[in-house]
Amino acid sequence: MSGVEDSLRILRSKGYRVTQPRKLVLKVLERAEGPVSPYDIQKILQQEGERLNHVTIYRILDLFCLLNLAHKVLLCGGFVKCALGKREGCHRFMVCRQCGALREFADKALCEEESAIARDFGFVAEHHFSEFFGLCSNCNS
Amino acid sequence: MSGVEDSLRILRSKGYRVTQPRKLVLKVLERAEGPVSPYDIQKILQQEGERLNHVTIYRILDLFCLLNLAHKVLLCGGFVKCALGKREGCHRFMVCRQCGALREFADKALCEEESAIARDFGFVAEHHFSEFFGLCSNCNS
DNA sequence: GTCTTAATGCAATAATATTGCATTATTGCC
DNA sequence: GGCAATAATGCAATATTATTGCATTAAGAC
Repeated sequence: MSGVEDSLRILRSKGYRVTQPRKLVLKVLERAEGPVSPYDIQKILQQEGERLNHVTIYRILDLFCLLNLAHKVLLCGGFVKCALGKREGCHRFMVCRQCGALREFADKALCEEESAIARDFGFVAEHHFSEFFGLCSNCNS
Repeated sequence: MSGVEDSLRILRSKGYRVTQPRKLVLKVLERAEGPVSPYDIQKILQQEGERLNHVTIYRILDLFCLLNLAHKVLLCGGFVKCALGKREGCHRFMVCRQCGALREFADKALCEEESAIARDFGFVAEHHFSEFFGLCSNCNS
């Protein structure tokens, strides 16, 4: 299942044009390991010989968020692509305040629990983002 | 229990000076309802007739984070003061992607569960920050 | 009060984000 | 495929946020 293709289909179906810059940004988000900032995206593309104005990238990311094709992860102001088909995305990080180590992890049970809590508030949570801030195993020993 | 006084004591005990700017920033953090950014702090102080250079505020906040007197909440790049005595802080927000509504809430059970997960990784979590991103009750009906 | 030096303020600059408008390129239609 | 309409992009200017080096100030020890 190609997330890029699916995203393009959604764009088209909502009356938005499929443009070269949008395809490029989608490709970067698709391949990125973690959250990438607008300027990260610009640099990555530059290394591949592609040039894209940063304003364009900002606007494309705004649109993707609006359409729920991407979402903003507030850690370092980056963006993460949402896997299509799975509407609920989950991003969890442990951040060490001493050495700055950043580790992403997953926890399905926590995810379900969070969804339940959201529902109790009448809120439909599409993405959970969480961050544990403290000392990693190296720094607390 | 005055958080400000306790914080000043910690500063002193670690060999840092108790200065007017540090006292002012502490007071703002103490009274703030939610996270405040460096420039928020500057504006708040300005309204009270106090002037503080933004560079100074950045440096003070960095120090407070280092000493664990405050911590960075990455939502909107703001800072939140840690209540002293309670080493574990928890900040949870629901953010509506449609209308932008921001609602802070608490959940003790979730907090404990998160601490347990962190421990499993050998990580000592001092603060949990989480964000549910989706549609609020107004926007999903 | 005086001395030491940590802490602050200032000026300059870097990095990130936003806006308006001219230009380009996608899409629908022939 | 070529043409017209206009959505999307690029550019220039500007705003906002963050960082650095150095001169000046003020906190704390005596």
